Amino acid sequence: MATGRTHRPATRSRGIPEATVARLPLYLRALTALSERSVPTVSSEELAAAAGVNSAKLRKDFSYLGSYGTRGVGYDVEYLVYQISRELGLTQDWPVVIVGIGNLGAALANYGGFASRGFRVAALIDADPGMAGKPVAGIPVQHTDELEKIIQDNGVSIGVIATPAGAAQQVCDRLVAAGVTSILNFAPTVLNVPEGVDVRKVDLSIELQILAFHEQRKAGEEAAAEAAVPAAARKESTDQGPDGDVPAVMPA
Amino acid sequence: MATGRTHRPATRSRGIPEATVARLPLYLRALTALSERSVPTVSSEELAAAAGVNSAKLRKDFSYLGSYGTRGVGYDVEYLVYQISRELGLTQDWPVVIVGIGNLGAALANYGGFASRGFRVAALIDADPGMAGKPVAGIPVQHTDELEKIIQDNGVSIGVIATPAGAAQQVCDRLVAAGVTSILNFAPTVLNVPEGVDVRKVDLSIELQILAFHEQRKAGEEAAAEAAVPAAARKESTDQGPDGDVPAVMPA
DNA sequence: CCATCTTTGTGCACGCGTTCACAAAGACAT
DNA sequence: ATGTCTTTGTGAACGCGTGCACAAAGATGG
Repeated sequence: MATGRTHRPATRSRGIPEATVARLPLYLRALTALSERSVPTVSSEELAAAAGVNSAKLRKDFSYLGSYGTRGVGYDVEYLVYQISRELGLTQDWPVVIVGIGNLGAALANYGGFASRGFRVAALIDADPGMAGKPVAGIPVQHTDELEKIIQDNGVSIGVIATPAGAAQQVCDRLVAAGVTSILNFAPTVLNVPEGVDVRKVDLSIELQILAFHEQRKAGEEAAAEAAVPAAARKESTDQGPDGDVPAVMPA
Repeated sequence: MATGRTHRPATRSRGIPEATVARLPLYLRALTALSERSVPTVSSEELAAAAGVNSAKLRKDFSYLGSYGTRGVGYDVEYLVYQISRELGLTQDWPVVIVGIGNLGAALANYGGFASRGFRVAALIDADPGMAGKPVAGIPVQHTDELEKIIQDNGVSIGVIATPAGAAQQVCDRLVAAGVTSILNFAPTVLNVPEGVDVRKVDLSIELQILAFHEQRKAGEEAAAEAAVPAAARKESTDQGPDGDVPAVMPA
């Protein structure tokens, strides 16, 4: 789900596939764990297992970065950690603002994974004047009025939106206008952004719905397969009684 | 197309592509909004715009569900809402347990998007005995010891893991052993599950790293493109001075 | 009843991502 | 040195997802 690829078709080695980029953080995490255990080298097979991917895929992914392995031995853990970090841009400091300090926003502010990888919470912003000044995760919340100034003063290019859905687009527009070019959106809305701005969305509700789909499919197959031998564990979850929200509309 | 179903061997849910399933919740959300505004019908073009996708893609997605549109008119909003809800399994009630009631777990418990679509928080579970009984989002937290009993008593098949990374696999194992077959994982770890169990992961850190990659790439292209005309807005974020964490390991 | 207009449903082609399978590269022992 | 053994790096085939472009289907108006 990359952005519009209207630019040049990646002339040279700079053509790292999006799918590969999405896996690099996974490798990095596994490698960091190995590094902390002072493991000097690792084979593609081992690392792939740790990252939960296919070893051939991992090797191909690494091949996009360069030939960093040694045949017959594997990959140097420390060196690979550095290469991936550099490729992901984690060797530099990324100031981040979080907008919308509700339950989720506060949780994000407290999340340790931020600081661990070059991401620094530059500011917490909320529209509620009552929140202003109140410290969350050791950082005083600032009012939305300050948004533009904060972004410009801190050179922020990454913004996190954790507001209610209704406010998300408006916040997004202001972030973009102030210079933010990457947005992580937790609000359940489709954000409209101009060319050149990246948006990634995290939507809890969608994830659950996808799980429900597969869950239903599993239940259906199971029921069809063992129609005469129902699972003993089943209590009363399969009853269609509480189907309160029935169609109310008939097919044409 | 007009010649009945001889075309597709798997008439039912069998043939719905994963990519399509992932978009159905998006369509559903847009349709629900239209429904609340009492809009009777919608064209693929309009709906696609609202959902942020290509209209041809949307039509193809819907074609997997069946021919629910009317040529020359569009799609009946209410009817489509029902069809997608049913396909996703949202016409039934899905009890969910959340394990790990820290900042994130509490935020999830308070998240309104849960209840809105057939998902019901059946229980909040935490390993800290001090949390037991304490109400979060109106639901008393229960101790991990109760996990198996809760799952069986409520017929829970979907579990949400919001524990620290170190505890995630253990919690996962217990959930699966107790009968959970779908897991939404917020812990930054690769979960190992047996065949037949679905896992979806939401990883804030990974999302940020992916954004950082693109951000870095954008900065690089920009710098290369206007090497002689640096953007005036740039403060001092591009200096490579603070590259404190240098390799420490050299390439072989 | 026919003509026209709108919008769906889909055949087709293309590109990306995944996986297999293997030759090449290097380590290591003799 | 030479041979063997391990593991990487990648060519090639395949499958999935996307988007175009258009014919068919139905609405609508005369």
